[in-house]
Amino acid sequence: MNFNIEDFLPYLLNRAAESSSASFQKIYKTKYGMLRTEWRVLFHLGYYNEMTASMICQMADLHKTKVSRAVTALEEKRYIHRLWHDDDRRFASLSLSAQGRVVYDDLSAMAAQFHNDLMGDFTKEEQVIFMDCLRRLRGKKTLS
Amino acid sequence: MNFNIEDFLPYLLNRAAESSSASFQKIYKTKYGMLRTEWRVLFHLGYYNEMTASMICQMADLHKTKVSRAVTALEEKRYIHRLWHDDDRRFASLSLSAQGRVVYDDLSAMAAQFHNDLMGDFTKEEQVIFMDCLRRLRGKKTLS
DNA sequence: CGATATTAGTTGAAAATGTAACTATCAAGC
DNA sequence: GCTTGATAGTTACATTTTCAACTAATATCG
Repeated sequence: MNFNIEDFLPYLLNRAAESSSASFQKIYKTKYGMLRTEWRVLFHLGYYNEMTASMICQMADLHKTKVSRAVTALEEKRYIHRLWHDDDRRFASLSLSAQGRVVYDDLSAMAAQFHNDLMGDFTKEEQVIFMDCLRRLRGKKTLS
Repeated sequence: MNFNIEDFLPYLLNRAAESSSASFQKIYKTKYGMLRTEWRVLFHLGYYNEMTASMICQMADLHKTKVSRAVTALEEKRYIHRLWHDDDRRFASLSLSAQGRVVYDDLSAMAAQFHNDLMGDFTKEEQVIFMDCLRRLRGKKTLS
């Protein structure tokens, strides 16, 4: 049960996550003035086209207050539209504006490039196993 | 260059990191009232016995203000001692108090258990490749 | 129909973080 | 020794996040 600090998985994962996010974060921050949560909401909308805030909460594992504030901020930047449902007026459909689509296209292209750069260090086999492990961990919610 | 949202590495890493940290975080938070930064500082001191704040900054990749505040908080909880150097009075050696050592022993044993539970889902081969990929990513600082 | 419970989303206050400016100490060059 | 520049660490302030309480709309059950 000897505890090896450098290999403690949550710690190692957090550091790898921070390290891999750092340079991409600069891009959406300086170029478009977005926070990480805003970028997350934006790319969900860009990818899935139309979602409610609570769908984003679920899919992106974000708290509703975070999403609510990100949506407000993106609306103020005119990157998204919000359309309240007529049949159930608690819901709003969120979708990208034309301008938001331009931003999404730009950032997602860079993201893909960025992703490939990061993965490029690994062999094909490593990539498959690595991604698989990450997906399995992401799913785990609790233990013991 | 098609951008696949679920597999975007920084996003996937962040979610796996969050997911893997969540339940352990509850332990040090509820049992000992510590923040994540405090836990990081604590386990560095438990593991390396004696460090200055700036050594912790470097090793743990934490900003000096975060460490400064964590050190203050840990000192208030009587988990660590701070000893200012006589030869260079800008430095202070940080080390665990007896009480801090008890806390560290408790938490690091749980951490090891926790780590093993998480890794237990993977085959030996997956474990090796997965950890190796994470270590290599952690090292990367910037690109392009 | 009316009371109660849920659900979607917002808001306000407190806690935590990030940034930059600060103090204090030491080092180097003259 | 004195100026200038670095380094260790702290503090102040603005931004972000978290938590709990809130509004408003719908659903459920008598």
